[in-house]
Amino acid sequence: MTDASGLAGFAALLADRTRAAMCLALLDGRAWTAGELAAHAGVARSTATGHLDRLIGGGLLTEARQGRHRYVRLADPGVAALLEDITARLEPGLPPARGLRAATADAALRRGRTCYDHLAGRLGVAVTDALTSTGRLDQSSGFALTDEGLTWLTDQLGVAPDQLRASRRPLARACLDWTERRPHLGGLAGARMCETFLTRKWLTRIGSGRAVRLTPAGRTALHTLLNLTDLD
Amino acid sequence: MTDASGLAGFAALLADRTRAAMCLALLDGRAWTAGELAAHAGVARSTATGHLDRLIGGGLLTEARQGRHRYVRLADPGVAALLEDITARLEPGLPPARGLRAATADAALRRGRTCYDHLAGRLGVAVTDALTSTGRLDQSSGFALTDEGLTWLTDQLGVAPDQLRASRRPLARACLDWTERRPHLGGLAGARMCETFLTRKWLTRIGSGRAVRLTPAGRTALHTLLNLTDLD
DNA sequence: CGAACAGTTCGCCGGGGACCGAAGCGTTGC
DNA sequence: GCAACGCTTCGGTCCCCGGCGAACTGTTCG
Repeated sequence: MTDASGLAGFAALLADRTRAAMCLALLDGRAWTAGELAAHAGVARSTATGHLDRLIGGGLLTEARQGRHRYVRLADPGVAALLEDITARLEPGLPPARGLRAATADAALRRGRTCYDHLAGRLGVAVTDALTSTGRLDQSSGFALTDEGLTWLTDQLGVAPDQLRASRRPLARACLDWTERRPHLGGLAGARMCETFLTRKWLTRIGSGRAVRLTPAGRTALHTLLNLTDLD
Repeated sequence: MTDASGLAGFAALLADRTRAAMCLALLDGRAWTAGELAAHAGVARSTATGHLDRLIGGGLLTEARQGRHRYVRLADPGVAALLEDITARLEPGLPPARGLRAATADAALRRGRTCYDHLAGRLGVAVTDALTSTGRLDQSSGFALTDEGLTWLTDQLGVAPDQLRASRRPLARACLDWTERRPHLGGLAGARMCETFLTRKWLTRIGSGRAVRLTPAGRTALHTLLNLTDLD
């Protein structure tokens, strides 16, 4: 017989209103920061820290630390499925599937999302790879924009040169993607590029979150500018 | 968004070691009495009462009161499936399916089980119907064994006549089955009949519980004695 | 009727855990 | 360098809830 303590301990993870709210929020498949979850659940950040520790320790969530941020997401699609199974029992069954099915949301997120302020996910990695293979980004010694890269940003994308002025923030920075496990372009250039993609409606945000979707126009533009194809 | 309180409240039902032990015990598909569950979980009966109230109120269990007993079982196969999904997450996944899959156990239980000391479930109802259609049981005015019924018990089944002596316990009694929702034969005659079936190895108990299974010999015997067929 | 038994109600106790605010730490950005 | 920011650690408070036993209700059985 399965240990009753194990079941009870697992259930206890969800048996708190705050932790439940956090898990339900994460059901959208996105990674949230600890502060966002605290605000969403309506508790102090210090309280959220403890809850996240428990949820991660219990295997429901995983974390990815980047800088001063603590990104948290559901540990695996199985957790999402379990949560949806439970919530499906709670509602009289009216809506068959609420919002994005987690696997779908997860895939959408893997495809494309913003990381802080630049492009990440499979899309971000693909763009980074294309920039590299076309000689606009040099990954041989860290991450560095080449002269061609700078020209491309200003002339092709129309980024104002003073928007790329050197500052404390590096122009190009490698940011490790936690789903693709490969670096993508961060830093000032990554932010400006992402900004441009959004304002030109090459990308649209899915819902209120970090997930983004390539528009038909965006698909065409990336094919023209970077010879990128096969973007889902 | 689904209400976090709802999820938390539901999870809280399982977030207690005692309640978890009760639910896991009930995963065998059988109905247990409150006292049995209290002993199994190692708590006082008064404590068990409160837990069962909560589990029933939360929709995880259903109860069927009979006399001084409170029979409790999982509310529906969905609950069993949910419990198995959760426990499957907890164990590293070694055994693919632990014991009887709940749906199977549920079906086995529906097919045949003992109710207190007599035969119930689909099998009990089928036997009762057969006794009625062959003129051995009269359901027109309550439940009463006919003379043919008495003779059948003593001559065909070999029940000693003094084992059927009138006492405070009625000879034949209608007992409402809570899965089939139809009456089956209880009372002294029901108990003696069930006893005989078991000693003659027409029935065997499945595991340590109340579920019973018809043996090949039993199938043959019931076909001969009552013209009963199709007992899966 | 009275004894045995299953279950419930009630009052009480003790511990775990959810919460906050203040202080501290490391990162980011000017 | 300093300020802002995200997060964590630490003490302290409060309350919920699981546990028990004793007394009570209702059923079974001789």
